[in-house]
Amino acid sequence: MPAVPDQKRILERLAAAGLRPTRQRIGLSSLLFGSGHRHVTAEHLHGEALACGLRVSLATVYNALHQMTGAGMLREVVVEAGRFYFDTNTSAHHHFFHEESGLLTDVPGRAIHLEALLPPPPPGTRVKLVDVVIRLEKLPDEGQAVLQC
Amino acid sequence: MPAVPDQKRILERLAAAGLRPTRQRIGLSSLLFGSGHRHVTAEHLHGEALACGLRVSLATVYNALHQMTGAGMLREVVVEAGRFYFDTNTSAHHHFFHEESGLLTDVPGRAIHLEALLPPPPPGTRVKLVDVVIRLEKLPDEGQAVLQC
DNA sequence: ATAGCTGCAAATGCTTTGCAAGGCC
DNA sequence: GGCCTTGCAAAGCATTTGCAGCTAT
Repeated sequence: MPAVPDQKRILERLAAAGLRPTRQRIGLSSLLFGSGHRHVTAEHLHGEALACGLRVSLATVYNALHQMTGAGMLREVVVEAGRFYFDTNTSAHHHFFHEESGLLTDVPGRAIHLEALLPPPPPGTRVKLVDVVIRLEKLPDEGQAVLQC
Repeated sequence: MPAVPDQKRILERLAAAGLRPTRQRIGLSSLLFGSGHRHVTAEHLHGEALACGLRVSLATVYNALHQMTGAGMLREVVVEAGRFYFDTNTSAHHHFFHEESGLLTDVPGRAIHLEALLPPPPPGTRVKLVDVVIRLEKLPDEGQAVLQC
């Protein structure tokens, strides 16, 4: 796998956002944008960074996440009162939220174009974003794959 | 307006939920279910109660809101990280959220049946709830009602 | 009478902020 | 060198909890 091109891509990304390529921001960006799309909380990312040997404070993680959100590199997703989730996929899409585990995942497939189905916004306002969160719960029973009619 | 029948309806509602009709719960229920559907935060409801002369602590407001949510009288809506909103309309419907003012309103008209449009949940899980929040922002300019083609 | 509620204040959990020290251009 | 960043610790905010006293049945 091309580790150096990844590094370069991350530096370019930060430069494009007008953020200085500090050790902390490079490390966090690597974790966030290293492979595929991710959904993280500040605390989770902080723990991951420490586990990888990146010395960074929680406050800096919060700062970085908000700066990146402001720069359009991340999108904030509201699924739980009292917790911030950040999504590396900034395009229009929907989410599954597993309430028991706190896991947030993208809904596969192209986003349904809800805008066409939804009523127009009240006068004097404009639609900024449509959030769709599908809240999931575990099925009560798992071991009866045969018994259904 | 029939003030006494309202009172009776509220007492019945509390009884059905298995909650004792205390002065605080009756007062809060009156504010919540007195007329039409409402969207409140704990703090907002607390302020309203105090303004109406109901002596109640914020902690009791929180307790009551959660008890009522558990009893199915209210539904919790997550629109902002760090704040709980409660909705007296527990049926399936969607929301407009005015980010600048913090105002939450129901989307008029019958809810779109998203379930039919959405992909199936991952194996081992079941859809508990589908939340649709349409985030609104004020239109930048307000004073050109005539200039539109 | 007794089980359940309430109020207060303290505690919690997540997030933000202030300021001195350090790092990038 | 100057300005942006970081880290730490303290502050902030919304919510929850513990416990003594009160209340509905």
